Amino acid sequence: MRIGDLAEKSGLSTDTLRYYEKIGLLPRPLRDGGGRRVYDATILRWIDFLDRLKSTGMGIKDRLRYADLRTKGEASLTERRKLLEAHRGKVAGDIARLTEMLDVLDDKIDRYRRMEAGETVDPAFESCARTEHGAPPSKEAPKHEHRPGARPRADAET
Amino acid sequence: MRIGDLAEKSGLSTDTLRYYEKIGLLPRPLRDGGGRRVYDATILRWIDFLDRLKSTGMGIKDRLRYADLRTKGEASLTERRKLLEAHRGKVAGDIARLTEMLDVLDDKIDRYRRMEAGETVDPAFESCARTEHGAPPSKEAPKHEHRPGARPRADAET
DNA sequence: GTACCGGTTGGAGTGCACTCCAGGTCAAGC
DNA sequence: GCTTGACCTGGAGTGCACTCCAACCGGTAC
Repeated sequence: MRIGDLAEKSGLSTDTLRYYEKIGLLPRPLRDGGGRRVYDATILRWIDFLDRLKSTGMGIKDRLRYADLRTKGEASLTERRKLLEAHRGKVAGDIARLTEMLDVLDDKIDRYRRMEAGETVDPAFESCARTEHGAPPSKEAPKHEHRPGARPRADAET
Repeated sequence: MRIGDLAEKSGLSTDTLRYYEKIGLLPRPLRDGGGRRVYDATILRWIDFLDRLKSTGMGIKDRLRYADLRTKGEASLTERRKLLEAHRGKVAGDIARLTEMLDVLDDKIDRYRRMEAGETVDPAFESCARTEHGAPPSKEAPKHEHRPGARPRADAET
């Protein structure tokens, strides 16, 4: 299989495949007589998994780290597991956040719909509120921290 | 409230707040005698919602579009709703993808753990394979079914 | 034998979303 | 009056993840 075929099968562009090889995400393939890359179909499994990691929010650095560990064989099992466990945690958190947002959106969409129908709708009461002013942001920006205790608050963001 | 206070309360940096104002995500605030921005606390609702949109994967362009519609008042209700509905679809899709990944990860983590314990584990047989784009949404993957030799897709990505 | 297609390389360019900086103003505290 | 610290502006710089490009090469079809 040459790079064009792999591109088609994997859904990545040839440029991206070469880029991934350059940074080390993909192993260096064999070359044919004319110096062209020749791939084994098994590479598709790996590309698929990489793609999954990416599409669930793992950045290139961590994917690179995982790829690097993978080349080290059995010795890296524990580290690889830990990396995946960390990612699992992130994914679970993302699911929680997204699920919460689904409610917020449904609420808001519903209110919009009622307003479009001419109904008088009380000021948005959900959704946009996250931090209750009591919790001090504690200086260090708690980046993507999610507060499960967030309560709805009167809201003027229509 | 001045920009420093708002930064602390919103979790955004003053630079980011000014940047958001520059591109139009935030309305231009009033200024005090010395030309400094003075904010009303209600802006926090809006920032919170923007932040939620962002953290659920809405890019700056769409947030900008929404912000722009918002300034147009009632006339833009329908368009705003459509935008949110589109985002809702995206969020629902993301949840599905992430949830699927959770299974993949659990499977893989489990196998790693067994391998670490010295168990002989059959070649990774799951996970990395996605529905090859030959079989469309045959989605119902046999989730937690332990298949001792089902598909011809033995996989070397350990 | 030449047109064409698909491949090769290194390097430059893109879009997003900030983040940082220089050089300045303003208000309050000592 | 002077220092300090928060704030102002415009613009440059950063990191990620590609994406595009020029210039070239090798194999096949006509």
